[in-house]
Amino acid sequence: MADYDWQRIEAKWQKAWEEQGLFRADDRDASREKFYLLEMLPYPSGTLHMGHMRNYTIGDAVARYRWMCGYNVLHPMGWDAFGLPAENAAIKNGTHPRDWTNGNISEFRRVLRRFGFSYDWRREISTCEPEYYCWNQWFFLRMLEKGIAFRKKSKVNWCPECQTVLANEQVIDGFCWRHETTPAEIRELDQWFLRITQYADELLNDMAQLEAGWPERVLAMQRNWIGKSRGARVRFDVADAPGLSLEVFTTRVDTIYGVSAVLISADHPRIDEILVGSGRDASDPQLKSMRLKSIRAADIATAEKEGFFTGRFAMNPFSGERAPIWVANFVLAEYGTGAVMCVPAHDQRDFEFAQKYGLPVKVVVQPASGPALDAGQMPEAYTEYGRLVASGAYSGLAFEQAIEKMALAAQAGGFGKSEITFRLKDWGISRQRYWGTPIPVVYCEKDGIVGVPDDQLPVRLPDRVALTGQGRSPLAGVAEFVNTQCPKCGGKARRETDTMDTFVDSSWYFYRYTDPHNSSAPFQKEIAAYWFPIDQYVGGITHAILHLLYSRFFCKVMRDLGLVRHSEPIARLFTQGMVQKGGVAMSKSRGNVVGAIEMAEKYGCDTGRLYTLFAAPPDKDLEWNEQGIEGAARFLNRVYRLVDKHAGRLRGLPAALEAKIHLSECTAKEGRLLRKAHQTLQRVTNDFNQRWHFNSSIALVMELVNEMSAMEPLEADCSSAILKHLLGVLVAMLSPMTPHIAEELWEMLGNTGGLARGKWPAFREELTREEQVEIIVQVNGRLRGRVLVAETLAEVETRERVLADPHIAPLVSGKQIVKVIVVPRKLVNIVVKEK
RNA sequence: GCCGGAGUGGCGGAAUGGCAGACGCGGCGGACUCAAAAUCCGCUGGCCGCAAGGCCGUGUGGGUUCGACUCCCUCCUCCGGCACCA
Repeated sequence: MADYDWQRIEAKWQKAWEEQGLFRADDRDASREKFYLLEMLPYPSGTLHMGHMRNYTIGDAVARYRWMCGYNVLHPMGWDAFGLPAENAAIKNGTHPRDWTNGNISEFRRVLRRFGFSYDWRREISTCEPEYYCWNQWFFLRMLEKGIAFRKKSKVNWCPECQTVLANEQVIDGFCWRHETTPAEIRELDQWFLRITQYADELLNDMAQLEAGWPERVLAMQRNWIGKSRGARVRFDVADAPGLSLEVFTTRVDTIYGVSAVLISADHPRIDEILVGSGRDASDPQLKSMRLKSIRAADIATAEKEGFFTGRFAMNPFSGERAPIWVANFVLAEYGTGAVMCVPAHDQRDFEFAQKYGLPVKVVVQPASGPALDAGQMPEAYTEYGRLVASGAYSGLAFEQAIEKMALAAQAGGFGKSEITFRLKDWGISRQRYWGTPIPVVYCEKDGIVGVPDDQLPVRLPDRVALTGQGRSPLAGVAEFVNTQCPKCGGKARRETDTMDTFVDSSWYFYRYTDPHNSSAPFQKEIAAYWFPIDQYVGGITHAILHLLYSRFFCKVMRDLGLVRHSEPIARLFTQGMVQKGGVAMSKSRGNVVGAIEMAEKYGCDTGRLYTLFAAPPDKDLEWNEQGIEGAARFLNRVYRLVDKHAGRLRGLPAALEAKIHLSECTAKEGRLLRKAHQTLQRVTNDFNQRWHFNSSIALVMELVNEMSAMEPLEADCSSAILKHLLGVLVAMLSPMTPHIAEELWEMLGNTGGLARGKWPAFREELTREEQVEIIVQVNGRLRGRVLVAETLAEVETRERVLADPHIAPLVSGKQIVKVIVVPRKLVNIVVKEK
């Protein structure tokens, strides 16, 4: 008897699948249903550990299950190949980002192949290749034409020591990642943005389509991120300054008679005009410090309220009162209008500000019930809704009517209107980096900003560039790149030297997989229409907001460009949990990784896959445990031995799965095993289709194996045909999870044609049913016994059998039976009370 | 503060309103062996009991129900996201 030689088996089947092209998706197969299964595009960095592998193992199990069920499956893989780490490595070690990246890609590809994942490798893409990023540029140009791509000034982090722009992740606690004592500064640069806010409402509303297939928490996070808020915009004219006014955004226009001041952000666009005559200007130290702080995110929430009076007053258009204009550090320039009305009685922040600076507190809303508010006695702001008081003509109104009427009055008076605001900001895509997609525009002295014509794409990234980590964009130092001709007038022009955010690459890559080698378009519409939407996307929760939101946005733009007809690219999303060791996520920097290749070499990839799926439900975090792997390895050994022991006798028999079997002709042992096998099959099938509780599926298969082992010698009362069927079902169920050993055992059993495609066995309902079932007997809801009855026994008879049972009868006698609940085939509960 | 998620043996976890702790890990005992490893078998939530059996038990307190780990409400703890968002 040979041992389970996973080394040989895994190599053998990986080679066979590759040679047969078994997992190639067919773009035009109308005879089978399509299934697009996608795992999130990996960033190839360093070595792959088991934390990465969990994502692919889950995806592969589902893909293989669908293959076995006869679907036409698209299961592709590629590389998110642009990005900062490659550039950092270049600065540190002098390697070219392309070499560093391609080296990592080779390693990733090797590991994924070693695990035998069912990818259609013909569709592999790498986003750093011109054949790919060409289409990033093409999309950018379409967006430029539609006004979705535009330029505006924006803040960046700047390290004065490096003389360079820092990405957010290069700023650590406010300091440069390479100079721990140099605080990052804020600079303003002209940058490119994509107008995602144009789709804000649609991005929010279309989530209704996703509710069935996306995790609720991801939708909640996106909703939160988009942050829709209904309110009103109201104009306050600045006193003694004709033509100068401030607009505020408020969700509580009903409190406008309680305004004590108008507060503006230190970064308000009209602050210079407001400060005229105040003795302060833009160089004021207090103003400067407030501006600097505005980007330091961490301690904002706890920061002390701070501000100063500008010397100016604003006219409240409702009450006609003069309100002082203050600059306040808690007013955000980026949200709403950058100015707010300060109503201390009804907003907690305003209350704290008013306390500190002695601004008056005016109560204009009284609670519907309870004691009336007294401005002098309030410990905190009253932020609930109520009935208006001291609000001129609006006094006495409930807040709903007040908000509506006041917005209408503002509109009629020409000083405001109701408005909806979003927290979502436009997407800044400019990066002052080398290793990314060049933004395809040129700057011409005569024609200004000119998009590069489509026939000149791609704008290639030059290979020779000095990466020193200093200066603005590295491309700016490459003369032959920068200097070019204007496509319009042929005159001298300079190329844009910023590159795109890598989230652009990953916002549409899944379309490219449908037609990866197309050189005249990002993809052919008809092919994408066949495969989309993605039936199942699998990835980490870390991408819950940005990647998924940008992808949804891109889809809508593509729809408006006529490339696709759908509005949402991803029908179902699954977010798997992290793999931890020692209670924290596996990561190189923590030094707690279990290398994927090391794992495969020590135990075999099937064992690694099995353990990954068995140790925890896929959506929960998984604690890696070496002894658990040993358990998984032990189980596969047992399965191997079980099949190996009987394979010799069974090899010559006809096909295993379709065997015609009738329980009435079976021995007791055969019946028991057949029932167990088909009950297991039923639940495993259900788990694959709906619940994805692979850990439970595996436990059930283990039970089946235990039961078969316990009945050895199986040949004694089990016909060869039935045994072959049983082992065939067992092996088939394991195939999506541990495909190599399953395929080997399938072959050992004498089956031909392979197991991986079209061989998922249908469970037979009639084989899952028990002849006799154990009925749980409860008295007043407490377990008091069990009774074996025929599966078909009617409710009345069941009830009688139970009441007559020698264990139960004494518990019931002498008492009044109030009620008997009978759940057929499961349980009887007798409700009694003392007479 | 707001929004999500979780809380079950020594551990990972199972149980889609119906036997709480399946399955695995670990532990204990045994078989095989000169011995060990591997493998196989048995036991393994707590308390009471010689036993049959009984009682308690799914973070807390309440509710719905014949029946609650499961549904509803309160509170506690932990994890994640967002956060002077006007």
